[in-house]
Amino acid sequence: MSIAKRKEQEKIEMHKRILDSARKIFLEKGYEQTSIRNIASEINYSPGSIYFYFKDKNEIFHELHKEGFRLFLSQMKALDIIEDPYERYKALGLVFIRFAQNHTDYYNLMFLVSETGKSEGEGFQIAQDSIEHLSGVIKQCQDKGRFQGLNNKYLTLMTLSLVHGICSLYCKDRMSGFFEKSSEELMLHGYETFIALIEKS
Amino acid sequence: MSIAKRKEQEKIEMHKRILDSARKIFLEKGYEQTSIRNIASEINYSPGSIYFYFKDKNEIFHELHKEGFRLFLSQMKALDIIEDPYERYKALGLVFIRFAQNHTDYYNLMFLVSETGKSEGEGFQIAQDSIEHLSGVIKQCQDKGRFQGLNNKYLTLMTLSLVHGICSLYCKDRMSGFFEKSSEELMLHGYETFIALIEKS
DNA sequence: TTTTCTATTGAACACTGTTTAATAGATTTG
DNA sequence: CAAATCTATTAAACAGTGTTCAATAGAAAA
Repeated sequence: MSIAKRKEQEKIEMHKRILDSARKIFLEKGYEQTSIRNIASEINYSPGSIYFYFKDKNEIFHELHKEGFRLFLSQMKALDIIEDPYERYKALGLVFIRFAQNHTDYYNLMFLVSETGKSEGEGFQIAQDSIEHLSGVIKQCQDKGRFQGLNNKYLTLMTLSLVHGICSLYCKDRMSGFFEKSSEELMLHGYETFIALIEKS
Repeated sequence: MSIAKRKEQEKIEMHKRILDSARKIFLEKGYEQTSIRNIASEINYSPGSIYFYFKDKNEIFHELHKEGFRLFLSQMKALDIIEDPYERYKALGLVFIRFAQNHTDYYNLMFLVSETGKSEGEGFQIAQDSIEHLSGVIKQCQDKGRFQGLNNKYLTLMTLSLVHGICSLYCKDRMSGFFEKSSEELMLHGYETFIALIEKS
């Protein structure tokens, strides 16, 4: 029994070793520039063996994809201590922006890389959770009288689009050239302009 | 003399033939799934010869990238007939959205594919032109009393972010799963929610 | 006619993701 | 203990990729 357990432990450890190596290279070089051979050689391993632990390159990617969302969701949930839902709503956008700044590579992996696997339920459930969390906060705002006359879903979509748009431009470095200020400042100013707008609603 | 001119004409034609083939495959399959060999075989040509006309794969991509922006800009400029700048502003967002719907592949190529070449002036001048066009329209709105107290640049950035966010979610198919309506409808509803918000400003 | 130039080719190089037969080592079974 | 089985690993192979380059055929210029 304990022999089998040790075996299993070793297997879990190898799984983790591969994932650690993959995370390092994926986040550093992005999806296309990461090769199975690179992941393997980083841990003095043979490329073929990786397929003993993962179905293919995409499965490794998806593991990290989920990892990123777990990290992201935890930062969203950390705002639950804020009592006022509208304050929480505003803070959520900032969490989004800060996440894109501090974990640009994760953000790319999570939102901007197109993998071959489409939006299949399994892997994207956690992404949907994030959206539903945002939707819930907006609902709480509406219950308290905010955003009257605006459809909850569309408002959710709009908020998400705005923040994601800001972060996309940032992550693809499409911001710095067009305005003089630093990209980080611009993100905040763009978001504040949005908040100033929604404030009057 | 006329011999040299004929030669040059043939060279231009070959250049165009390659680009036509590349456009077809790039827009159909995206950047990574398009190979030089595919582009060549489509026109019964040898892969190596492509490098006589283009420096590398990225140069072909950039040619199409610029092509997309020219098409995009022309659709923006078509709105110049609209007298009222605020009406023009609202229509600009719709042009963006419609462009993403009708030319999803161009949109991906132009805004979502990360090429190795960064934001070097040359290729991105035309992208900047689009932003400055938007900024100009917003300025005209402000001159007529709209958007008072809001910084022109930040408002430009925010508008761009919102519309680009909507289009990004659409192009990456991150929309359909989370809400029940069709993605095309959602884009419009999201944008209309934004307009309803800005209307009060 | 010979030389020079121009456009083209196929082969080669160093990569890529993935599959698979062979294998060595440990574990289980007879 | 020996034989059979299972488990994890490997190197080699396959089909694909972007790119380079020596060789070459054909036209133009000398």
